[in-house]
Amino acid sequence: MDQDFYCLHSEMCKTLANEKRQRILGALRTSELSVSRIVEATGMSQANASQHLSILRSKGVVKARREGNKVFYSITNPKIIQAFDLISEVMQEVLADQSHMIDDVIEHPIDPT
Amino acid sequence: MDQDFYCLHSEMCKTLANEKRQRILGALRTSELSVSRIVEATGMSQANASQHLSILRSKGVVKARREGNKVFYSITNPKIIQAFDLISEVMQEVLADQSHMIDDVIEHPIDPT
DNA sequence: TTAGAACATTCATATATCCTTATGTACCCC
DNA sequence: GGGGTACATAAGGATATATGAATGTTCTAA
Repeated sequence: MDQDFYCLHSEMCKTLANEKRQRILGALRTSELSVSRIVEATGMSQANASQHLSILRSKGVVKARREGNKVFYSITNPKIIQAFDLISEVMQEVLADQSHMIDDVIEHPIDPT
Repeated sequence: MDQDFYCLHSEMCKTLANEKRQRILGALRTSELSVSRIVEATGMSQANASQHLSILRSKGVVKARREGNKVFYSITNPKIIQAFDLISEVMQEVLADQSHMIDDVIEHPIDPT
């Protein structure tokens, strides 16, 4: 495994690992949207949305297209959606496992002696 | 989409979005390992490895099993490896696209007028 | 029960990230 | 050109994250 690999990999993850940026990607998963639409869909401030879009763009996750007054953003690579969904599955399975573990503890309390 | 969904999702991503933790997951992808083996494989300090393992464990990404003196860690869900690899692919494709874009700029410089 | 190995935790500090406010730039229409 | 809309960027202070050093804990073996 290449020296920089984990660093690059974690950079990509870090880009995706933010609630606001996830909301943006969630909004963009079906179609491209203008910034003002993204602001509407996500409920964040315009400045904040632009900042996150700038980060996503600089990491190659989304691309921008100007059309007159507006700028339309879209996801560059459909695998980003796949990765997003796969992590959703992992998250749900992990949560399910954790609640089973809690059930076990409730039904079979750990003896502290 | 649930209110907390993006928050949970970004929490999971944040857990994965760290170079050291990625190294640990990379070391664990084929088999479980004791902490000392993980320390060897990743080159980080014992305390730091324990700290990151604690984070991974608290988020349900890895699980621990004590055997006498040692504690063996393993990845809880094989989909975590899938997600890891998928993000690798995304990363490589994004990097490839970016270098094409740089080529384009070199071959067809943007006219500043 | 003491020594030592393997691992976990705490604390303090450095660094990075995030968001708000304010300001700047690009485009359209009159 | 002037004004308005859409978007981008900069500066700042608040919050979160990462790391090393020091200290605890758990187990084994003698």
